[in-house]
Amino acid sequence: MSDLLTGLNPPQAEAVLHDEGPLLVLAGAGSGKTRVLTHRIARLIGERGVPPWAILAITFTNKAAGEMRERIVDLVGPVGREVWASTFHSACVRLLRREADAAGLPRDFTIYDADDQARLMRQCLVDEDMDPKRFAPRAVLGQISDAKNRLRGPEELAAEAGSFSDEAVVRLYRRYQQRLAAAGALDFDDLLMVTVRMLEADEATRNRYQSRFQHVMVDEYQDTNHAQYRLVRLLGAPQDNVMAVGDDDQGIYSWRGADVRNILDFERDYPGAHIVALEQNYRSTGTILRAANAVVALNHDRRPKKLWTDAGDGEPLAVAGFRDEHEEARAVASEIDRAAAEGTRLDEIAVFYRTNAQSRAIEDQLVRRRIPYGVVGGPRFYERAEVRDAMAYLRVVANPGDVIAFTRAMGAPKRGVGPGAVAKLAAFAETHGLGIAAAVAQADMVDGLTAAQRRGLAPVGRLLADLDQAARAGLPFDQLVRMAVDGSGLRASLETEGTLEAQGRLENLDELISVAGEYQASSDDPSLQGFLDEVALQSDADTVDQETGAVTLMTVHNAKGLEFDVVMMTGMEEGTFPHSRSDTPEALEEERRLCYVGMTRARRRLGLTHAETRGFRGSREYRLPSRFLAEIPLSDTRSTGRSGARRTEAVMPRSAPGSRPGRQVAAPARFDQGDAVVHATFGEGVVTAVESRGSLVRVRFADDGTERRLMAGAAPMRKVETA
DNA sequence: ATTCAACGCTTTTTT
DNA sequence: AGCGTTGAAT
Repeated sequence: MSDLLTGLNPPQAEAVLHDEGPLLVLAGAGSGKTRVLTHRIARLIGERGVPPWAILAITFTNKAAGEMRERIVDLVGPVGREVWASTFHSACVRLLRREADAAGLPRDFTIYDADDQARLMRQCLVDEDMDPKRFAPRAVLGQISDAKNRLRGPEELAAEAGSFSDEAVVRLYRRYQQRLAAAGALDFDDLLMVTVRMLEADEATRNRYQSRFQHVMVDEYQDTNHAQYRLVRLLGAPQDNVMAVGDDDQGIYSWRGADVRNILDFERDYPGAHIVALEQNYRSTGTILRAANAVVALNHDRRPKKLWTDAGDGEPLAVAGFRDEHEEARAVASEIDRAAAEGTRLDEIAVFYRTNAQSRAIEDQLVRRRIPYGVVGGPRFYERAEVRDAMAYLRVVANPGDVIAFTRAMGAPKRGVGPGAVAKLAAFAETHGLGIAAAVAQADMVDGLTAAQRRGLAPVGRLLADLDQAARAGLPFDQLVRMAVDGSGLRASLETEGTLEAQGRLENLDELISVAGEYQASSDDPSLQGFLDEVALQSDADTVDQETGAVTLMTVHNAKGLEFDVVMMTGMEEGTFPHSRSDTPEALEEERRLCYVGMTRARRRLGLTHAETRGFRGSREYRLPSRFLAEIPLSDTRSTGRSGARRTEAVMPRSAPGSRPGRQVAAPARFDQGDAVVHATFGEGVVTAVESRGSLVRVRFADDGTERRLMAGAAPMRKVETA
């Protein structure tokens, strides 16, 4: 009991001791919020008699949920397992599977991920006879996602629609929902929206869950979107025992609908809310903290706060500039060797970058130096084509209506059955009231198929039937996956290929079989549906394993919630970080928060690197040091290599809060199409195009005939003749 | 009708 | 650089 409070500072204890009513915990980076969360839950269970299953604790990743559950079990014993600790999405799936009837869903509904969504949307564009050039599937899906995050269905969106293209999106939205429903599928955003709608519409179900969940707790509250906010309100009512934990300085997901206002307006939404601020940092050195604070303090849309530590200053931040990303990567590798030689474990070292593509140069060097590393993100295991191909067979078995999975399965391996043949099968299924999988078994009856296609389809029909039977008979999942891999001919076709790449794919398929076996062994209640759900809701962050003995590479976004002794932030350049697409004041503030998140992951040592040129989409671009480097107090840094903070300041004036990115600062020389130019490295050339309002120019060089994109303001290039 | 080869464009971040 | 779409070959 009192041991639940040992070692806690006064505000932490205050939060842990809070019993009933809304509670907002403003938890600065490294201030021990997870401890507060778990200890409070333990206290509610152990001392206040709250049943564990009456507590809903929402975390940002499945992994965080699992860790929280473990810590609660450590504190209160095995009953702690009964706490509903999960992500928003997992909690919604759990609810929806249980209440499928109330939600108006088929019990075996499928979850569509980004790839499935894009394929489905492409079909919708065809339906609506629209040009995928003009309406990029991803862009349309983005708008639909925004709408869903705001709980707007097609009709509500129609009411908001103004322009012609808005109306097009509404039509596509409507069609998209129809196709989803026909496939018995929900996309990620539906999981939230449908849950909210069900709870709002069905009083009995709502009452049941409201009385069940006596306490609702949400971590990373600054990153909740409107649908999530509604869900918390609904489940928290009427007692409003809602605990929100978060930090407005760490809101980095506004692009996916997160609204920092949720945390800023908590007191308004929950009158009488008790507020606790955790401002003592237990993680980083004074220098790291001071530097991170200095950067984020330039934002004006934030709650003022004063994070502090009683740890010493530690070492200065290392800021270093390099010629290009390869030299940068070499330095990063050397730095890792140095830290390791000093006794730092490799799994206490992390390298961050803004975009996934940047990992490549670093990986190359680490491989060369034989430094073990792991990459979080990038091409995910479950998103690899061959893995999706194999999974498609299981998905069809779980939900015969899933057209997307069906189309995929038909095309992999190649058996001469493409979209045309699938459409015929679908039409046949439709007119005969069959599932599309059943239609395959009767491919002989389908008009318009070639003899080769009939021959190809017959075994697939048998395979699907066999898989279905095996699944019903309770065959273990690894066997099931093996059946799909072998029976479909996926394995055979890769073996025939015989290339190194095919070899890798085969390994991935074997890996999938063993993952399925692990699921079988570790799940309380294994089911095909459960396996598919887990695969769909798996995130990159869930795969972070900090005890691997390897260096970790990841994007700054993925670093949220983690900490390392040594952190290196690479690519600290204008256009890279802050990213060139973040060109509004709001977006820039988010970049700054992202920078803050990255910096505050470091416990002892923080290095920041930048390169003067960076290979980008095939060509080479010039990069100025990031403004964020100039925002760090000079006295806290030690600069080496080309440039560093000192030079940054010379090039760029300190930016005021909310100022625009530095592209204006450098007053780009004006180039027009047709101008003849001379470049220090590439020689003479002609401007072929001007982009981005004049800050980028394309130049075709006479020496090697190549065309390069250059930053007008930064490239060592002058005009020799006006067009 | 499917598959293969070249062309052109680009998502930054992800549950 | 890689992907997906487009146009030509099977």
